[in-house]
Amino acid sequence: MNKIIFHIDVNSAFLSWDAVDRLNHGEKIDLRKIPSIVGGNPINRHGIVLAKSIPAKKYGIKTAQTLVEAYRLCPNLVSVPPRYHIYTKASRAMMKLLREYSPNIEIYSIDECFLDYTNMKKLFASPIEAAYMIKKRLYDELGFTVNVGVSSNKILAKMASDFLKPDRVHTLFIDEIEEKMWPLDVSKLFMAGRSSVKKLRKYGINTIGELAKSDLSFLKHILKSHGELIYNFANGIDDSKVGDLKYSLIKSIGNSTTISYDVTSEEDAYKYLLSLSESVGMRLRAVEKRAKVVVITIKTNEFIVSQKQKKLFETIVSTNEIYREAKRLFDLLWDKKPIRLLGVRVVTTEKEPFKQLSFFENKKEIKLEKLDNTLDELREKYGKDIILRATFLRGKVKPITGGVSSEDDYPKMRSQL
DNA sequence: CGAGAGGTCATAC
DNA sequence: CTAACGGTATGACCTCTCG
Repeated sequence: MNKIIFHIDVNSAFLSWDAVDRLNHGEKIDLRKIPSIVGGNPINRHGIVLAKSIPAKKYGIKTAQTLVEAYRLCPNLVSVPPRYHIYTKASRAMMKLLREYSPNIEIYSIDECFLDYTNMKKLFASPIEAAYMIKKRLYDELGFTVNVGVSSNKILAKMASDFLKPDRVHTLFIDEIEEKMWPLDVSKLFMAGRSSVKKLRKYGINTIGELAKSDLSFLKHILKSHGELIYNFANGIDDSKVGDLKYSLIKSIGNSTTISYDVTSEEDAYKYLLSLSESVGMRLRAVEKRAKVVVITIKTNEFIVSQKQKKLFETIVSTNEIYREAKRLFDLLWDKKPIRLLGVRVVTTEKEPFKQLSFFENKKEIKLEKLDNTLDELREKYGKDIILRATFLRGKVKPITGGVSSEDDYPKMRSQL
């Protein structure tokens, strides 16, 4: 039985949402109509483009470019700082509206989702009518435009929503693949990234059509299993289901931050590790999981990234335990080169249904967990700034490190939406 | 030789 | 008037080690 799948994608999400909020607060200028971006702060070395308006795009400005490059391309560019709270709210409102059209929704990122319309055909309008209705309602009620891709599976719906923007509905059914998708450059294909594309071009594969018609065993030879994946995608083959639980389980939680200066002292590095451990720990506890592996990342001022990880003998959950492991790994990994970025990540495990008894379970650990739970509750109730560890009383390091992401981002924030 | 640990790479948004 | 390069998650795969 043929399915009907929608992929809904907000046009210039962060920028649109920021623009709408500004208009709602009486601002006269619509950021969407001028060359503008949502951008980080270069002073903190976070200076990249997170989202761009369509006029800005016409200057050649691209997501993830540095602000310096962006200004070079368009000297009168307007840049506004990101406001994640607003984007999260807008996203929630969108997903809520979309749920009226089908209970089967997969939130893919903060501004994108898949919707299985298959069983709704009889209840509501035809798929195309429904797609236009969704688009119109989002604009009328929430003030921003989206692209809707309509097809019989997820990959094709996703490819379709990427066609001409903004404010469009596109179909890409099986019989349209040859005409609409195969002429496109191979880099436009979902999952064909820089490295794969480079290899494909080397062998004269430049369009999606050429990829679709090339030899599968050869692709597997040069790209391993990824070759088969993109071969299938190029042929419109994808049997994954909307909202497949496989993809919604949280497998790891991490935090990393580019620091506004190069860290050269152990003391400073430790403070950042504690701050990162705190935010990771809070999130870990919020989803009621425990950690079985701790990973740390160091990026040097020369952009060289290295990681070190340790599988733990016992699962852990408190900030202090995460910090302890992070610090240990740091001491093993750090070669004293100036540090630009530090990261802490934990691989999660399901919380044990009942308390596991162990030789090593001691009063101190239970105390730590109690302390963390109390801190989490206080912060939940009164805000993150209500309490902080004494280490952070003086100095420039924030007690909790928050994430910064681009509009295309937020894979793991799904659960919060 | 197979399993597990650790490390790197690629990809997405 | 123009500012120097993000953050998070996942999976594949390679290598090493150990029994």
